[in-house]
Amino acid sequence: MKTTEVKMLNFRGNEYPCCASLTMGIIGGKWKTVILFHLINEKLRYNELRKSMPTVTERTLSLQLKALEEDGLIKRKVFASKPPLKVEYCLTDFGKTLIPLIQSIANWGDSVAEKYSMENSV
Amino acid sequence: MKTTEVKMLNFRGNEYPCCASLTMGIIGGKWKTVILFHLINEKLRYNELRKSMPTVTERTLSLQLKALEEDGLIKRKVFASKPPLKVEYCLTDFGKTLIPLIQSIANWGDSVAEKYSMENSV
DNA sequence: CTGTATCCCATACGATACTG
DNA sequence: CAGTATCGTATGGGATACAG
Repeated sequence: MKTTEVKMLNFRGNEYPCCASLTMGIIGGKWKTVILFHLINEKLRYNELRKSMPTVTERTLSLQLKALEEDGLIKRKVFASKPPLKVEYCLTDFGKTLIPLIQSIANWGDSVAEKYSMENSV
Repeated sequence: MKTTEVKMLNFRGNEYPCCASLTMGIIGGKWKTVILFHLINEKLRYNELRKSMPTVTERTLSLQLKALEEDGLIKRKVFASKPPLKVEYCLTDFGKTLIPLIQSIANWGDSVAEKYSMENSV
């Protein structure tokens, strides 16, 4: 029964067995990096994000934004108390520490898509 | 019913709405980056990987290794046909293009764990 | 406009036992 | 040693309708 003796890393109540898995626990999933990627250069409203990510559902976008906010990566600002509501999302300082990483992720995906589509066309 | 007109990226039969999501589709999940991380500097046997990742189950490790192999990121080499079997996993050239990214992922997780644990101790 | 509420499903992952 | 087989569960995420 000896629980495996590995020093786990901790972030916000979650345990991770490896520094790589900690990062993935925070930015993993289907949409989080996409949201962060779109927020690198500009703050965006809920609907603007939705248009940038046409295949996401409202519910999922909402949940992921909330998760990112809870982890302190993005900030939600409300600009009016009465409908029509205006809400803007932007990176926090903590979130900004992810910019180089997000950009590397995007670049690698870009290069793979390019190479792969070349191999499979013409 | 107009299907949203966004040029999707393609890799191995999967469609991604964003270069960032393509990357995450390939290295996402709970274990893939951990496996790749451990393979950066050395080829490892199945059991060695298992010891490096004490909380993974045999089944999951096996599935993730197979997925990584199918995506061309790692290579599986068998060194004997009769038990005891010896199998080694290592990065392919394609997989090696991920090294800087994996390292960034690990480093970010590391720094977060450090900062977070300092804030929460002593 | 910015979300929630329900409902549901696919898949990822874990636990355990067993095999070539 | 290096896995499969089987089963069970948790959760991520989609569809749709509705609300402040």
